[in-house]
Amino acid sequence: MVEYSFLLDELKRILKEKQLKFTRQREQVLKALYHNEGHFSPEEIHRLIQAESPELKVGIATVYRTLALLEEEGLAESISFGKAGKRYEIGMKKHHDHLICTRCGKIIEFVDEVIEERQEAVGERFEFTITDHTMKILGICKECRETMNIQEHS
Amino acid sequence: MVEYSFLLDELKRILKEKQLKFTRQREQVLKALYHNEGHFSPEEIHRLIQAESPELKVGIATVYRTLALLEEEGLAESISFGKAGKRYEIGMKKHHDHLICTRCGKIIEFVDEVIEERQEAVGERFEFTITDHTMKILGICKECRETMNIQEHS
DNA sequence: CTTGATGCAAAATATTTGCATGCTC
DNA sequence: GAGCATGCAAATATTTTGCATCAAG
Repeated sequence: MVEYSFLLDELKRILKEKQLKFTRQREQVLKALYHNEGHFSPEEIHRLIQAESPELKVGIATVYRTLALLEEEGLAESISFGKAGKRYEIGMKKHHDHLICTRCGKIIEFVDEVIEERQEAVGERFEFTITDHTMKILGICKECRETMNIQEHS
Repeated sequence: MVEYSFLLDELKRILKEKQLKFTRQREQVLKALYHNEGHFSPEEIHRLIQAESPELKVGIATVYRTLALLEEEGLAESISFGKAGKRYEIGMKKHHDHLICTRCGKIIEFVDEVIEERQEAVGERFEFTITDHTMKILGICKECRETMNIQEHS
């Protein structure tokens, strides 16, 4: 996993490059994504920031604006499925894909090298310049499967 | 590609099984998804139905309710990315994944057998009962790449 | 200081829900 | 006929935007 300080420097570098400003709010959004394992909705991130930095006022609009910025610059990534809506996580982790339990919402990250390689091939086949990809496998996780068995005995 | 009549029978079968009713509205949503190549937002589907069957009143709420039903039963699938929001397409096509051009929004469908196989392996590795999966490769399509070159000469 | 960023509230969207009425079965 | 489905409108939820003000560079 990347160091937080690296991401912070990246953010500063990007902002400088685009002549944008480094603000406490932008830093807080990045930090919230980094310091909390998981995949959050904009609203959850908003709440996280308020919990971590009660002294700092952060509007929900700023959270949206910042997430869009971070995603555009690759510092954050979004994933969405079913009713859960759009959720963000820190980008620039080691690349990975997701297993999502449709019952409890649990998200497991994984990487499969063979799949990674094949994607490149697909891009070439369609003369597509790949910038990113995501793969989601939906199903029922081990724990839920067990729970279901118990419940269905009744 | 599956026959429309097969999908229609499937829908009828499922509805009967769940003691739900087969209505013109439900049929229209399925038909709109089937007879229009593409990936539509609920609102677009609503418009398509109104265009195809002006005599039938269909509320947007019904479209949402029906799409949720179809998705739950596997007759429709949804995909979402970036600003485009949630889009639906007919399910039970031959399975495929998506290449999405982030510039023009074009969606290309593809299948790669190796990738398909590896997914099973991943499921087993995490003791996950796979019910579905989606893979999106984002990038710039051939046409956009060419257009960009031209424009950037200026 | 200059210019972009922010909070706030309002606006625009998107989605869901309650309920009287209409249609399947 | 009984009960689910529908349309409609209202209620929610989600995102975006305008603008006066604030703060980074």
